[in-house]
Amino acid sequence: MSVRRVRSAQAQSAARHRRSPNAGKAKKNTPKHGDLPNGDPIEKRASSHPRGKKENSPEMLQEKASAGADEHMSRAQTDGETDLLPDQSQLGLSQSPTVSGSSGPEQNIENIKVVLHERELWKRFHEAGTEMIITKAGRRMFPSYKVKVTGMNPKTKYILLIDIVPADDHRYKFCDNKWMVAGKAEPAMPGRLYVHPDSPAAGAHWMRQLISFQKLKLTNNHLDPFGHIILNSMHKYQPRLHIVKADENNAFGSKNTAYCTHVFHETAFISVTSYQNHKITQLKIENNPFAKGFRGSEEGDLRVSRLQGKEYPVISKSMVRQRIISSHSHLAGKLRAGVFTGHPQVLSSYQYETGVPLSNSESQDSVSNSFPQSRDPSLMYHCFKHRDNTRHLELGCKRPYLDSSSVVSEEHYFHSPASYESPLLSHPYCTEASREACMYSSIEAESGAGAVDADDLTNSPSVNCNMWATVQPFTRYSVDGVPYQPFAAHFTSSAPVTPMVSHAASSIVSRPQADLGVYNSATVQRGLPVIPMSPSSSSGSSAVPISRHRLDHPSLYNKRPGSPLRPERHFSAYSTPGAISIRDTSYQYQVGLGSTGSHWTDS
DNA sequence: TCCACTTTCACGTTTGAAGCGA
DNA sequence: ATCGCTTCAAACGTGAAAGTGG
Repeated sequence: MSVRRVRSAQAQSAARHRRSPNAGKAKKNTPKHGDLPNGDPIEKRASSHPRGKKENSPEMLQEKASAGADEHMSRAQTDGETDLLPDQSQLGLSQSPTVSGSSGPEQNIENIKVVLHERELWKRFHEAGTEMIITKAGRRMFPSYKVKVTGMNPKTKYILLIDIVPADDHRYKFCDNKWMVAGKAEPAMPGRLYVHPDSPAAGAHWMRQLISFQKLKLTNNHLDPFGHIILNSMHKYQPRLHIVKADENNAFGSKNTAYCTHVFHETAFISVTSYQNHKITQLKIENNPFAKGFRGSEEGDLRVSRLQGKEYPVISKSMVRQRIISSHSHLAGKLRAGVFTGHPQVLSSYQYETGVPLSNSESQDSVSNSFPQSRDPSLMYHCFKHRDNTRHLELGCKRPYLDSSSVVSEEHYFHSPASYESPLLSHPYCTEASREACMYSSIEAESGAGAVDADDLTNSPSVNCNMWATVQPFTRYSVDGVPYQPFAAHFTSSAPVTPMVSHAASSIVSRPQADLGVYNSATVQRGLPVIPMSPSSSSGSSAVPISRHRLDHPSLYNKRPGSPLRPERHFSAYSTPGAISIRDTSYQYQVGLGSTGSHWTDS
């Protein structure tokens, strides 16, 4: 299987070249767009296209207006939601725990609010059971992940990144027009981070307009050299947005490195190599400009259904639309039965907040509802504060991931062991304009490969990439019997240690504020018990609406002489077996260390 | 060997950035 | 400097074929 994948990857790569004879010609010296029609201004700007959209171009203005409209729309549709759903959460808006009422330049990371753009669209997909295509070459997400951020300190630099973690430890199959658990998940792919190309940038920059991660690509190529986020097909994932303060005085290696995590559960999806759910296909076609060519007649819809060989009534596009509008339709009910809606279950990944994974049996019946809809707050929020003066034990991070070998790190790439817990940061920088995605991944967590003590971590000054909350549910990958070579590459040889800061899975600490749905983390989190290093438990972090953690890990990213925030350029190479040594696979998650008033000084 | 399921790949269409000239 | 046209890479889903595993 693995061999086949490798061969396929190569074949595809070759095919791609065949199909794009001019791909290599130096026609453009800037990264080829690839932007979606509704591309993100910030990301586009990052591409530095001479003729790119201007800040105030119609597209930009529309984008901005759209963002505002979205917010309004959401706000207007908050009625009828469950009590558990804070109004604001329904807006797709989250707020960092408020520790102080400070504002302006003294704003804390806890005050940062994030609004998911096109949340209504996301919800439509979510209701149908979002599927994301993954290919060897990498496929963008649609809807694309875009957010509007407010509450940042205009002058403070932040790094925005996304990671995608397994929502649970199940493998799924689409059967009888619905997703069912098909077994245990395959070993998680090397966790990678997609760092926004603009990172680091001042808060004013981020708040100026929509922040788009549309160039993020998903792949099923375990050996992907492009830094795309690697996923397993037929598995469920949850994207998470991390905002990290990037001031030099607040570098990962320094005291009080703070970051917060925002999770919008409606962005969860099941990765597939071809669409399974006809409804999702239609939604994609209807909403993705690049798929306009498939927007056709009813016949087209019929064809789609027939081709997909699904055993359900053929439903035309218009019918689908109608169903979306009317939930009383019989067919609609049928459709929904197969998609993650209306199920009492909020289990799956979301249940991990308690550290208790869903049992297969449980999920078996409720898989179709694995995308909680009404009971979960629309967003899960985490806010962490890192301190290097604390111990791992204090954090509950039993085992930091270490890179004990001289692994070459690839620029922009960072990979985390199993990425169950977010591999967070290292050098969130993307200096290479040609590279669309800034991916970071932590070293492969070879739980059995070796071990490094926490002390080792702290004693290793040359940490190049620090990962936070990286739990490795599955310890290894293998290719034809050969231990999987993690995408290690992402570490410099000079950075033997890759500390992982446990991303604490915390409990929901507070109710959203009325009408704003703002999560207030002022209420303190209770520490969660140590979460075992299992796929299921690892996903617990995203289950916590709000939490603030103090990470005792020295650094989230390296501070380098001369350029504290700039990592060295590393080009990846697969690490040699055992390059990464993790002594213990069990990681503790710190939950609510009672770090109140965790401020970070703005420089 | 068969079968079901998954993945791959070539294809046509659409979009938008890049390049160039007016 | 701006505008408009052309070119072409990237993105999309489709549909058939190939691959994989039980």
